[in-house]
Amino acid sequence: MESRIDRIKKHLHSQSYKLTPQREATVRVLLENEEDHLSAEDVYLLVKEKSPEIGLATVYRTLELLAELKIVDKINFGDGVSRFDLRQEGAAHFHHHLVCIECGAVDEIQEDLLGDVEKVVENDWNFKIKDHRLTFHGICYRCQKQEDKEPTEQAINHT
Amino acid sequence: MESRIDRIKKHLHSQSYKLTPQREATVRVLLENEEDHLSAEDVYLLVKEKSPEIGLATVYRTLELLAELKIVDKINFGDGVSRFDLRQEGAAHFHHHLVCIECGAVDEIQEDLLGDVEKVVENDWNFKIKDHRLTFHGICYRCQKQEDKEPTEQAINHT
DNA sequence: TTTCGGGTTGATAATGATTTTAATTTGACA
DNA sequence: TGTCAAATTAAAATCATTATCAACCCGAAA
Repeated sequence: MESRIDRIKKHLHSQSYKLTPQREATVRVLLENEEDHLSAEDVYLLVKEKSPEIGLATVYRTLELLAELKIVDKINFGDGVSRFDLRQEGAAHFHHHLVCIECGAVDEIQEDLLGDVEKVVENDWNFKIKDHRLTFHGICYRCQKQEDKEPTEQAINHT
Repeated sequence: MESRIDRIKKHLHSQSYKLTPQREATVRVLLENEEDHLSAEDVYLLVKEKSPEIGLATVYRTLELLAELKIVDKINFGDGVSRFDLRQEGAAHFHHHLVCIECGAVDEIQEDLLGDVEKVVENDWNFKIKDHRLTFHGICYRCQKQEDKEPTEQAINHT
């Protein structure tokens, strides 16, 4: 964990940015909530618990900076807010997401499923891919189980 | 073209909505700019050219309605605005996008590239897919040609 | 024909996320 | 120690989007 912070620190330094206490607090929150998909506001509230003097604008600026350096990815699931997601270290590509339309849960797929598809796109469309975003919308395994037990109104209407 | 409007009209009627003149004007703008990815504001300005009395709120409401009925898809490329894209008639899935990080152009891929990937996700993650979003970020063929001729600063630094 | 009611609209106010501003603080370095 | 640029804060500003509400349209019932 510490080493991860250190590497991020070096990454910042290499672009002549500093890891200020505020930035460190923000990064720590991201590390401690790696499986969540926090909005800027979420991050702000969590950072505030440990460093109450931090300002919302600073959190926004830090997240923006981290996104520029590709330390985090800024994602958008269609609710009005941007969410921020740490990249796996050394990951060539951004991971994928499963968004449940029933319960809103967001699961991650770290595996790269797009290797073949990207080859097709690069060849057939002559497009040099730098990154991608892949999100599936559907029903997660938890809600599927739920529906088996106590069918919801929608589930009944589907038949 | 007219028949397309008619089908959309029927689609609306089937859910007991009307194709009011304002809604029709909005749909026409979408049809006439099918390859663009217009924001609500863009649509508003274009509709206003022919129907100056239309209100911004009405355009927003209409786009929202069309999105609900799956006539358009609401997409988000990470700039602050939602964009609206007509679905291909009868398309089971949403088409994909190529966003150029040099010039900002957005191209579409109508072909479904995700058939195999979706099978994997449904089986391995037990996730029932209803829809997807796939966007590639990279350099479009136009900008690649450009770089060959007159290399930009970035292009030089890449070497 | 008149009245009623629901759906629709347009102008405007309100909201909520994000960005900018201006003043202040910090920290490295001369 | 003094200086300067970067970073920070709180507050104001901005921008996209949504909610409000009075007015309107139009078909059905009286």
